[in-house]
Amino acid sequence: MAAATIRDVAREAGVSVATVSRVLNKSSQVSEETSQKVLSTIAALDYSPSQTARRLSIGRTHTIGVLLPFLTLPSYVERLRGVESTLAATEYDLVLFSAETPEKVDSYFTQLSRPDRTDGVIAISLKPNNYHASRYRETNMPIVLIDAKHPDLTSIVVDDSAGGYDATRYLIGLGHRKIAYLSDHLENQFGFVAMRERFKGYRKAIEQAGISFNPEYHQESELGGGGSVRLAKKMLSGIEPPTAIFAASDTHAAGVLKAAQELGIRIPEELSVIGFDDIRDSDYMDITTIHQPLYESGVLGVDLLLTYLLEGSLVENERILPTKLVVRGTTAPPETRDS
Amino acid sequence: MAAATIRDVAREAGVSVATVSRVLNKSSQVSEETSQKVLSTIAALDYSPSQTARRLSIGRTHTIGVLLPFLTLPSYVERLRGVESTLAATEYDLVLFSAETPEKVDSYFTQLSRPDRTDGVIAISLKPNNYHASRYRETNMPIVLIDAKHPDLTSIVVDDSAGGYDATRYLIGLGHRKIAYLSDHLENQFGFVAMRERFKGYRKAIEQAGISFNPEYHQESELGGGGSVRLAKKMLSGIEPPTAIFAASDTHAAGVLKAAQELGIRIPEELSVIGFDDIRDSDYMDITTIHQPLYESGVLGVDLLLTYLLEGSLVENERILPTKLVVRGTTAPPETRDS
DNA sequence: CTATATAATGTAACCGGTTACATATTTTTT
DNA sequence: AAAAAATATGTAACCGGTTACATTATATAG
Repeated sequence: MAAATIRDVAREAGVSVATVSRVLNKSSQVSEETSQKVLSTIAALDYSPSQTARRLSIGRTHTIGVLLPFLTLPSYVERLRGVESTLAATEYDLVLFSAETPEKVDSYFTQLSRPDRTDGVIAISLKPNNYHASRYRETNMPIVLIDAKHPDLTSIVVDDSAGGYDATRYLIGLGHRKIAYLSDHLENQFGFVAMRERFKGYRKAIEQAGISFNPEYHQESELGGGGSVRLAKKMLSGIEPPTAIFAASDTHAAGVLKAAQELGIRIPEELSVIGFDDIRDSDYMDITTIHQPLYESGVLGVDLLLTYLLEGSLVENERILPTKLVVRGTTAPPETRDS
Repeated sequence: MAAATIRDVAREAGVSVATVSRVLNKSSQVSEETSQKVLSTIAALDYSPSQTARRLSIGRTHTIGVLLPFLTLPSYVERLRGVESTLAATEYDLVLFSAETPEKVDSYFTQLSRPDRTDGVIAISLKPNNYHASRYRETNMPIVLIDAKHPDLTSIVVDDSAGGYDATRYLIGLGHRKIAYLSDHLENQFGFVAMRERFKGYRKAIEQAGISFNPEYHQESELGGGGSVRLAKKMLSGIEPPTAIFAASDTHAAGVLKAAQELGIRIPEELSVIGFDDIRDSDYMDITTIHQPLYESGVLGVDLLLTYLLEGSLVENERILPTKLVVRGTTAPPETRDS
């Protein structure tokens, strides 16, 4: 049988559709008696209101679009988890848009700026261009960027440069001088800037310590964990291998550990490794890293968006979340030659 | 300004709303001339049709609900990726429901059986009970289970028992006799059965080889990677440590490798490790494992669902996908005492 | 050249909710 | 006890699309 509609319920309960609707929305005054009658009819007919009709009528979609890169990196997933769990507690549905190519990113950013699909947008690790930003302003579509920023849009970021600086300072503090930086390609078609910022922090720290930058100590591998093993091996087999490697993500750090193991290099005695992100695996892999609040950034993003949706005004423009050094087992002072 | 509606376009273009709608849906015959006129008006007004209104009118939501456990395991994410990328090529939106607790699972299964939210459901690694199954039948809501099965619903699974058997057979073939099995808790509140099935395969293989089951060689840790390190350490520090460990997932296998490293046990010389799943990380971690088509299971799930949506009839009831042994660097014959 | 099929377009009902406004009923005020 | 206020409920328009059916214009057949 076809699903019951509000009119079926009204007829069956002997009231008007308006009354049923009022009961449904627990709005204004409906007598206890009528309310009970309606409720029991609803149960009897196994009626559930059409979300679609409701949305059309209300004028809102009750949907939040979440836009992110292809789910390959643990850090994206962790942010998504924060977004999801926060949204789950609300009446909003989470519609997922994953963009594998820059063209897709562009297309999704444009599509989601229209009010016909979503009430608001969360973009993770993806940077809108100026055209997009102006569209969101024009159409009045609220959007919050996580791990990306644009001067005209609400953004949640961490200070990657400071994080990179801290990581490097820590290695220097342990006594390291030969410190390498291993990352993704700093220039990429998605406009990811985190790893470039971390690199800036790295350079600032070594230069402050009077260490001159050695291009041999900076290598870029393709995105993901695979290439970093190869790269690290190459780096560690050089004439003058580094005594410490700052990997721009924990995934890269894991690749470095793997490379070290294959080469029989002991960690942390012969090589210190520090990562970035503090993804779940880092804990049991015992990787020293720079923690950033991944899950929390998702929670905060949704909070800001919902506040806007509720109050119609954006509270803040840019929120910088703190990073924190987490010391685990992959870092130690360098071995002295004559030990 | 408020967004333009189809009536604005009609008025502006000097045609009826029906004609605009026809142009929009490239349906039936509209003269080339009119079509152009409408199209240019649409562009001029930056009009885009309300999905909500369209859905109400059409009677379908153009939405697929995807229900899965909390996104903590790489294997869930990988399946979701398959689902997402397949759905992205269609007109369907993906609405994500992530269930952290058994109560949530129950609630979502029930909610999604109603036609007011979605046109179809994909459930990943979550088992509906008989009540749910009968609801889906009654409401005629199509659902495809991935990595879970129910006799009355379309299911996509792998033969976990066979996979476990193959993994164990392989270790036996290498000459191992002291083979341990490390997994999550075999009984759990979500009703996950994969690891129990793999255990069955394990037992069958060792018993066939005339090896009696040693309870010391079977340990269960809490879900996720953390506990497996501790467990593996305990196991490897016993009186008569195993020469090979079959870890019920690659994440567990990584934990075992970590434990071995901390104990100074060489892999694969002193200990063979085989995992299950063949997640992305396994490749660069060089873990021997049983491959199962994770991404592909997501693709197939959506394909089956869409076929049903299109043709109204379900083609098959249960599809068993193959597993395959992938030999990498963590397995080798056991060292002979006197070598 | 009329009859008939075909193409192009318009009119209006419909999808299933919400809600402003009107109306009927009950309670409170004076 | 009549007037005013508050409460409970109903009527019908509206949200913005789609589409069956009607109508008009044009092409084809006999």
